[in-house]
Amino acid sequence: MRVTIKDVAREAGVSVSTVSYALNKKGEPVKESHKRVIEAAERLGYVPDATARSLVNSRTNSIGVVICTQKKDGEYNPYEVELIASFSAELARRGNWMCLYLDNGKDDAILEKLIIDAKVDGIVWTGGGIPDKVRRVINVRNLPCIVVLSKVAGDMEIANVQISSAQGIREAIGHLVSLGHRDILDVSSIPGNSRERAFKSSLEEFGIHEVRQMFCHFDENLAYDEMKKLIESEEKLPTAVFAENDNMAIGVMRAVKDAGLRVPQDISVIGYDDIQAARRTDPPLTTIRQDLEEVARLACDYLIECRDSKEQIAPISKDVATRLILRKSTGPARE
Amino acid sequence: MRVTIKDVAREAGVSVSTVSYALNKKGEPVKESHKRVIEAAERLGYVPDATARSLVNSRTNSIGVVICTQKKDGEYNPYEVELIASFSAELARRGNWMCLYLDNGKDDAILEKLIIDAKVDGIVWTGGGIPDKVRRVINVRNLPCIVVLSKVAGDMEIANVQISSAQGIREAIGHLVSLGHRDILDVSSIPGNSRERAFKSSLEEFGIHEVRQMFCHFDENLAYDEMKKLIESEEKLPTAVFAENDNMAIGVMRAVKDAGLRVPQDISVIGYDDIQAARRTDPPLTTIRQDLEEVARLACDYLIECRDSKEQIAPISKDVATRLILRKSTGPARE
DNA sequence: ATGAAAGCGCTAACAG
DNA sequence: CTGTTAGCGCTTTCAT
Repeated sequence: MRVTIKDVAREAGVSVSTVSYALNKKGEPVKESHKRVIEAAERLGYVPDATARSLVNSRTNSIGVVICTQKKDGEYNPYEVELIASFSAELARRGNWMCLYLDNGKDDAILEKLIIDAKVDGIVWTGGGIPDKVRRVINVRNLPCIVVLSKVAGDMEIANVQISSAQGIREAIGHLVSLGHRDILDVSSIPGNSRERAFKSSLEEFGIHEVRQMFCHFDENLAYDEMKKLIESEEKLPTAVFAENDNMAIGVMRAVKDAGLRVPQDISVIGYDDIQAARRTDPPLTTIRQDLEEVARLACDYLIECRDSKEQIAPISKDVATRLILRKSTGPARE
Repeated sequence: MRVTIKDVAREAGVSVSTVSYALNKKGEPVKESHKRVIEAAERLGYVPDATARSLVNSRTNSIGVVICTQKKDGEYNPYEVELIASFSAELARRGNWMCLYLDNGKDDAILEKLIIDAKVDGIVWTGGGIPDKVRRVINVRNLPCIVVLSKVAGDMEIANVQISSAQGIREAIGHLVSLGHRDILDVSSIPGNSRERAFKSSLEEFGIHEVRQMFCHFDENLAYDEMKKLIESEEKLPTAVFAENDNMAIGVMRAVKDAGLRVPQDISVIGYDDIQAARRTDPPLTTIRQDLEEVARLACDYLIECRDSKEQIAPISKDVATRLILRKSTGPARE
């Protein structure tokens, strides 16, 4: 049978409260009795029951992380594993377990049951909207909740941490401009998204008013095809390409190279996301990296403060900066 | 304040035990009082406290998953996210949370604390050895534990699920042989590993006694260099290459193409792992896929049976078959 | 079927 | 510093 605090108390010849006291106050065990307690616990192989502790403390030292995601072409989004790793490390560092659920959006019922059953001190939500039923449980429980990297519109009731793509894109364009580029093509996903808006306003800021764009729906092959078409059209080629994600940047580079042109001597290419493949392209891709460790840190800060503070903590809204990762796919503009 | 079972009892005008009874027995609420209970619970927004339940049931409906991993060149192993997704889905399907910890092997203390604090019904362990301190906690707690995809030697005290690479490799070689290949190069990681052994015994089985090998430490660039060297050496080239992982297969394909040769017309290439990039090579890579969903299913079956059964369940040891994924990088042997 | 009551293992307030 | 005791919220006998 399980060794409980009572067994330790008996073994050490003290009361349970003394055992609890001795084991929790990590102060020097000057007292002879404390030493006895610690020895007894050791001898018996006593391991405190986390559930009982949770019941009395009303905290579980674990945080739920829900990632709404869907395989595309049988693949997960490349940075999701990075996100998972960031949260795992950040939570573990603080002695918390990460309860992870990868939600494919197909079965809200499972998710709802999970959240209801959740013995978690807070929830991190990313990648999609929060279903109403879940939201209700969160409210009833007064469960701290934070949304990170949301693609959906902000929600003032719930804290969130965003990546400020605008700043990173501005930095990227600045990098290109400083290399002499004025004719920069935007390989965009769809019209009107935030990255596209940031691209346009960055150009304005640097005094460039002509905007060239292609829309490729985040699709590598489409970007390849469109870029190939552009090259074959014998239109004047841009000196640089900014792609709104790395996959499209990779497609563009492939098209450029297949046409016998060189990156970056003939055309500079810059991506966004810093996916794994970005390090392996030839030349390695200059790109914009989201600092997911920072996202995890801020989110955990908030959630843990909510848990530990006696007062109600107001929702926060923070931006995390991106970093420009300079590799070899960008260089001076050709003459 | 939190709504408890007492509040519901008061609201419904019954005792707490009746509430518990009515809410847990999902039988038809024929009884008028049961209906009252359910309505009262609904009205008050009652959500049972999972921790209190756990204390009584001594089960938490959550399973710890520890993945020992290390970034290589800043990247995670590509199939780890697949493994995580498989366990997440499998556990959620059964109403369990996955408590995930990505262990970088740098800090056993965190891990030990985590396991001690674990309110989990069982542990899945993968990718590395179990530290003694952790093992001790597992034993004391009598915590069900299963090792999956272990690279280390089996451990009879602990259940495990292995991928039977031998069968998959045999299938791959059979596929090549059926296409007329007799001269097959093994691009191996290091001498003496299980994949290499499987390769050799498969060749024997098909009556091929000559073994050609290169050792490339799972490294794509090394495989590229070695393959290039081989091609330039003007030795007779193999008609097919079996690489012990996809990364090396990709390096080999690159070398072949850079030399002006074609895959698969001049050389067939087959990989192992079915990483994401394998779908995107040109031509798409034929490879061996580990069925991680099956691994997750077996592991969860075992752990949950351990938890739910009153008797002690003996450790199991199971093999999971691999699948040969036929894409376009293999074809008939050249004349 | 229902209610009273005994815990599950632990912490913390209280009194000594 | 130590022991006694009252819960944390729930499930589960055991009577009724």
